[in-house]
Amino acid sequence: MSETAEIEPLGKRERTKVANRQAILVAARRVFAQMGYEAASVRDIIRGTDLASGTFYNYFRSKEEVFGAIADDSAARFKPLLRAARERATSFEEYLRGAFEAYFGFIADENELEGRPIDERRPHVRSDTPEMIAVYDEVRDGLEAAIARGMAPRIDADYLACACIGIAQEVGTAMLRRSPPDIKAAARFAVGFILKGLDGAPRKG
Amino acid sequence: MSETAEIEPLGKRERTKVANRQAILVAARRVFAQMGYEAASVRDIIRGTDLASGTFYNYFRSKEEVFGAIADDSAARFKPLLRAARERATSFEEYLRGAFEAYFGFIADENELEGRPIDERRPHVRSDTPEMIAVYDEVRDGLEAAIARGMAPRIDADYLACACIGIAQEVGTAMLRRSPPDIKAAARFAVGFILKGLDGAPRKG
Amino acid sequence: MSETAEIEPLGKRERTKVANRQAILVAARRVFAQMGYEAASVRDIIRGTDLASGTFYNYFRSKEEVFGAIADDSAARFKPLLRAARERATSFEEYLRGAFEAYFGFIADENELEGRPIDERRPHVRSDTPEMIAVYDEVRDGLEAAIARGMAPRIDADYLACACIGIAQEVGTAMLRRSPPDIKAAARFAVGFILKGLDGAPRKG
Amino acid sequence: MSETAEIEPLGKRERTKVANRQAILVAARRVFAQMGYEAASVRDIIRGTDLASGTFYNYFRSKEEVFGAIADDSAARFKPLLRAARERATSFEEYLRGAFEAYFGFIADENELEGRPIDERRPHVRSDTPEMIAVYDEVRDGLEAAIARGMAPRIDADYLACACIGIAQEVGTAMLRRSPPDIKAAARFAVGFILKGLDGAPRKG
DNA sequence: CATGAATGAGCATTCATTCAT
DNA sequence: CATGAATGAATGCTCATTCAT
Repeated sequence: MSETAEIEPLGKRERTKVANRQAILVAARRVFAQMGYEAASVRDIIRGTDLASGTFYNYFRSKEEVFGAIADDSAARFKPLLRAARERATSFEEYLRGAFEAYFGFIADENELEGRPIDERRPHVRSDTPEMIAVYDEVRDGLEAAIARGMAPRIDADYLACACIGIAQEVGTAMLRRSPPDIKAAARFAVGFILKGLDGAPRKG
Repeated sequence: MSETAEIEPLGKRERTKVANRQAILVAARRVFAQMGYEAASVRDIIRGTDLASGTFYNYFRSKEEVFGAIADDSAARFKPLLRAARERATSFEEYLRGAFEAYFGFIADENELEGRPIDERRPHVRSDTPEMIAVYDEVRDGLEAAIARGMAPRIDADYLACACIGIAQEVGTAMLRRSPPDIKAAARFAVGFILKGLDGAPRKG
Repeated sequence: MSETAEIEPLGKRERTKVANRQAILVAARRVFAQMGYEAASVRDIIRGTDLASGTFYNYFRSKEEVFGAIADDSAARFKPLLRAARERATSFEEYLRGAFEAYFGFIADENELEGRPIDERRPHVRSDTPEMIAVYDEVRDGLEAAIARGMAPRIDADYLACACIGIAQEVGTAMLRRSPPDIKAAARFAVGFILKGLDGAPRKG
Repeated sequence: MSETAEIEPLGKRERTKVANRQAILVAARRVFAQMGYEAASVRDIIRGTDLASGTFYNYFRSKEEVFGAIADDSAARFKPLLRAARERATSFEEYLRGAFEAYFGFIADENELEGRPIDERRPHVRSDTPEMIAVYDEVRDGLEAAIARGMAPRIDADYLACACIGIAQEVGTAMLRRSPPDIKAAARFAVGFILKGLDGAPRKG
């Protein structure tokens, strides 16, 4: 019908549709963050909105699908940051620092939004966050490119990417536990550690 | 969902309390490994034994509690290995290598026991494995001791422990994906990486 | 459940009220035939048209009402056939034969149109088909008239009508199971059986 | 456990188990009779007992399964009656009369138990009742045996069985509408009609 | 203690129906 | 009138947990 332009103002219907979809996504993001993907139920998600239960299914077919949508959304928002860091960088170190600052900044932002402290009683469970998933390929690509261009030593890129992911994940989580989270410091630690290991990691304090 | 199947029951055993408790723990470990902590239900666990459903509650109050018990058990089995590595070590590097070899060997063993490939379709979820939890304090202690004794540089021990955990977790998982898993090589990578970073990590091949 | 599928929508048509009404009726007839009255949902019906769900309620208040409309429609199409048979007939036997041929021909036609073999797994359920309902009164009337005019013996017309209905229904269904359905033969059987019972029923083959 | 004998009194557990199962069956029979198989929900059935919803699934896996159990039960109770009629009979006519009296008596009994008048508003739906299913084979067998032994003319046994089923069903239903239902009269009508058709059917009144 | 049936809350999902556009 | 999103009741089913035996 209104395929003509994206400029014409949305009718009320279209507006609430977009708003509802967004409301579900926001609620889902929060719920996943708070209870974990597996523990979360579709009902938990809609309970986080003011929509009726059936309405969920007008927008998504299942919990999996919302997760996918969140992942896509996060990826769409995060990947440009990563790419920008890559383009800005004139050295591997700069690239790394840019990537980690982007990632730590990103999760700090999201943490502020979703924020509520997870129920810590239950066994801690980490699902690959959407941005994590989004970032993995980027990281591997970046590393392999760096290795290929001689910017990084020729080591097992798979293990290396895994190690970086692990560091990003765990140090990122640790960073969020501190308040206020110091993004730059965390990135400095990670980069120093990755590049030089213990020997080169910035001294504390 | 809970159509785990192919779990052969464990034989009536002696029916002593300790045997029942053990049966539940073994079944739970397998079930958690196969379906993931969240997806697993108490029913799935008892279905993996030849006990009645009510009996479960004579031993544990909930799924969480079994998980805790497994963690304790793993810790009880794993910590000595770690301590041994610590005592054997004459340098920080040796200590690290011993610790990683112990950990990678441990998860390789457990992987063999529980082994069946988890349903890989759902969003990947990693819970802190019991041994991971068990190991965290040990690692931090070890690191802080090393730092205190001047064996390691004075850097943020919390971030460092987190980074090590992250590396252990991710590289460990990556190692299990390869067959056969090469424990020594994985440990070599991890230790080299931690000590010297990219510069010092062992070259591939 | 309602994964009816393979129902090709009917083309937007002219969008006159009568066309919409007809589209719903046609879709409903097909859906009822394919999934059975109870299993069919209003949604299944509108999915079989290119109308919006709300539009259904501009024409019918409920599934029951469509069913009634179909019955009326079938009756409107079938009754003339019956009446014609009645008028053509010069004897009760001719009347009966005409009626059964009309009925068997009618269901053979409809069967061809809606045709797809219903899901045969579930307990077999027969609802009074619309035409069956339509025909009941006609049959009773016809029989009572025949009796009154001395063309048929004075027996319990209610039971007799029921018996005829039952025969028509069951033999009709059996006929449709054979391919190709032999309308004349089925009618011959029914009429012979009704008139003379076993003794007079036409010999097989 | 107590596989030893059927004589030893059932423990309380066994007794309530049997009682519950029976309660579900009774409720299901009534519900199916009142709302029809398709329209009935598992919840309708358990609502007809004083059991909790989950309890249903300790006894049956689905509505289909209860239906099957009812069918088996009805068959188990009805078939002997049919067989007795067959054995008592010294002629085909006697056989038929015995069979119809058994059937009409059976449905009259059940009707008394389940009795409540079906919601007549909805389109009338007849599922093959369990006894109907049970009876079909018996009837066909009986007819084919009769034909083989020369007791009945050699006509299309399939159509014939269908016709008898149809008559039994419809005349049976009609009989139940009258009060009190006259089993013998209905059977007399059916048998006379089947054997001699209209000519031989007993005159009314 | 072991047992396993009973319980009822909870979940995913579908549905008939309404009503703002 | 047509539309199709919103609604919330209802359904089949599973689950953790209790408790009489």
